[in-house]
Amino acid sequence: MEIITLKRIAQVLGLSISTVSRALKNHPDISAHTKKRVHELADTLDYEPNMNAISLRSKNNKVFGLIVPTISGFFYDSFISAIEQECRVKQYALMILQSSNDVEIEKSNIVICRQNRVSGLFVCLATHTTDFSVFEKFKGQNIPLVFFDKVPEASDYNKVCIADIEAATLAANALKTKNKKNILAIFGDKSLLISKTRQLAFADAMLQQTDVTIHSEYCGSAEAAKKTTHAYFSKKKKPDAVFCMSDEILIGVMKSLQVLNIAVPLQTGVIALSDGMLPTLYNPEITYIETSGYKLGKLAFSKMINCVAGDTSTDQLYTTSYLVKGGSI
Amino acid sequence: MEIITLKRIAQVLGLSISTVSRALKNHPDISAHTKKRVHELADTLDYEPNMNAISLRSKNNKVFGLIVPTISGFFYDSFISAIEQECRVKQYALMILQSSNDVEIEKSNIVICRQNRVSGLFVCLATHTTDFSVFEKFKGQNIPLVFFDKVPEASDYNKVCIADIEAATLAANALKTKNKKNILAIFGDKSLLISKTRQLAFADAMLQQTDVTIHSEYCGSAEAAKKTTHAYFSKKKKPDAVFCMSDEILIGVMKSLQVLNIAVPLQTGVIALSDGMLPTLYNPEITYIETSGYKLGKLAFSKMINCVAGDTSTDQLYTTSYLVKGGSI
DNA sequence: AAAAAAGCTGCAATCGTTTGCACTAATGTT
DNA sequence: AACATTAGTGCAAACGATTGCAGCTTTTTT
Repeated sequence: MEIITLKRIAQVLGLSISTVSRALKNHPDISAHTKKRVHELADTLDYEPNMNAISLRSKNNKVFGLIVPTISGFFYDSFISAIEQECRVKQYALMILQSSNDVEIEKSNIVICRQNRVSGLFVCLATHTTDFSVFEKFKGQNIPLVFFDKVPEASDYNKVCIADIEAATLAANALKTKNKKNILAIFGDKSLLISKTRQLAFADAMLQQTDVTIHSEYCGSAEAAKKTTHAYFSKKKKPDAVFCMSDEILIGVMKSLQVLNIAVPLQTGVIALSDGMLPTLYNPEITYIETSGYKLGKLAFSKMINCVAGDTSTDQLYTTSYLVKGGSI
Repeated sequence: MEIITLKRIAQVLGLSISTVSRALKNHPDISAHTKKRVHELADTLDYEPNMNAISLRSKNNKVFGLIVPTISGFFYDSFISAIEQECRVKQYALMILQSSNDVEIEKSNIVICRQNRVSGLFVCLATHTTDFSVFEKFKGQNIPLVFFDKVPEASDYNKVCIADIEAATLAANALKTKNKKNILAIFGDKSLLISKTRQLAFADAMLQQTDVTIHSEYCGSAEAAKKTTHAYFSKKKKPDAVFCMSDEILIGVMKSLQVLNIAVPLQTGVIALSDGMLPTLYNPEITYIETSGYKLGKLAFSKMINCVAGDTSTDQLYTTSYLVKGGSI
């Protein structure tokens, strides 16, 4: 089957390519009669404009790039889902790449995005990214860059984040209300800003009460969280509550509590920051602070759209969180 | 910051664009000396070839499209993850679109893929897709098409699927081994081929034993599965096992059993077809037949790569499944 | 009736890259 | 010394779409 181009339509109708092009765009120069003929033929032949040609000519590729450590999981998939929805509405295509949390792969993914001349890039950094020179290149060429979740510390980048401080504080307050005194608090990889921020905020809110003990631990995986939990609950003096910074940690914690047969909330309370899907699977459902990837995606996209529309400010935006009561504390 | 093109490099070195192009590709016509000069300058200026121009010129866009009902979930996200990994290895970019299981959105997504001149398309159909004319167009233009998971019934398409019959049979055999006699079997949306196939295979394998009762139900969501389970376990004669066709159904079933406080596996057994993540969250872990989205992705990609390399056969491929023992039956 | 304006349409350059062909200069062959 | 070969390079067209400008009719103005 032949691929239909403007040239072909022009041939059939005995018009020039430029006339056909203008007719399809309803340019005022073209007569109504010609427009009608062109539109009708384009419809019957099912003309599909070649985006490569359009992008090349206009230097404006309607494609956004998105780099994420991994697509699967409870948070990123919903983030991506949100971005994709918005993209379709705004007629953008989305190019998704996984870094597998590997700095080298991340770099090569960025090259792919650059070569494809994306109009903007969403990035969730790998844990150990230190070289930001690639990103400077985007800035130099005014290609909007929106970091999310795992973001650089420097202030001259757009960043959209969960309101870490607010969320951690909400969790701390919920635990204080229930009068918890001996808390195991598990955070993500220690080198991540997000872990540090949440730890500080949580400890800060919690320690406004003087007689509270917090055991802060950092775990890079569900498995690590499981082991850590196991260690604490094997002691004679067991924590009376566990705080989980993320879904991944919640998985490890719950697994360990189940194995040790520790009743929630009777023997220990559990609270997590979560996208919301996972906590409802347990019984009782886990009380959590909603940290929605979906909402974050919508927020990131709106910033991106502003940027391509000319907004040159760089700012740090936050989604708001709230407490969802389960029966786990 | 200026965008570097072949033209620019040619200017700087006093060469023609064609020489620069050939030098970068190590064309034998070009002298070693010139090649060295070109490569060095390209490196220092960080030349990044414009994929739009290359695609336009070569009519070969190194991009695959992927259409899926939803990115988030336990199955598709791991499928996508596998595809993305392979794409990077083979230097393809991936354009991901969600249909939200809506036929109209699916259609518009396909248009986006066509306009972007993707080199191949992975499709998981929406539940109610009936119009296949768009897909015929791909075939007419020799653009490879690989359906996965939810595939058309017609035989002249490439399809990669979970080995539904094998998987359902494995589950049935596991239940027979445990001597289950009164089984609630919950499948997905009734209009899906996948539901029908699994139901038939399951019933078939199960009913080789004469004294078994199977209650087959079709549920389009976790919520529906929860309600159905609730209904069956509110009766005086409760099922002694539940078969779940998918993760989504497992969620609903487990929720209901938890609420009704029915002990697994003491009061009823549970077995599921699953990607493997979800079953391990419960306690005891759920026994399941592994139906891996990741594996399916690898399989789909290998067929796709064969197709772009010239393979014109259309065939239906299956991943193999196996039993993973938890403690739920 | 001549000049100006308006209405349509086409020419040709452009975006960045690739590639068949032609060209020049140097080397090899007789 | 005349000719053929080879190495190295450049010209120009092509991919498909857009757009400033020029050109040609037709209509309006004076």
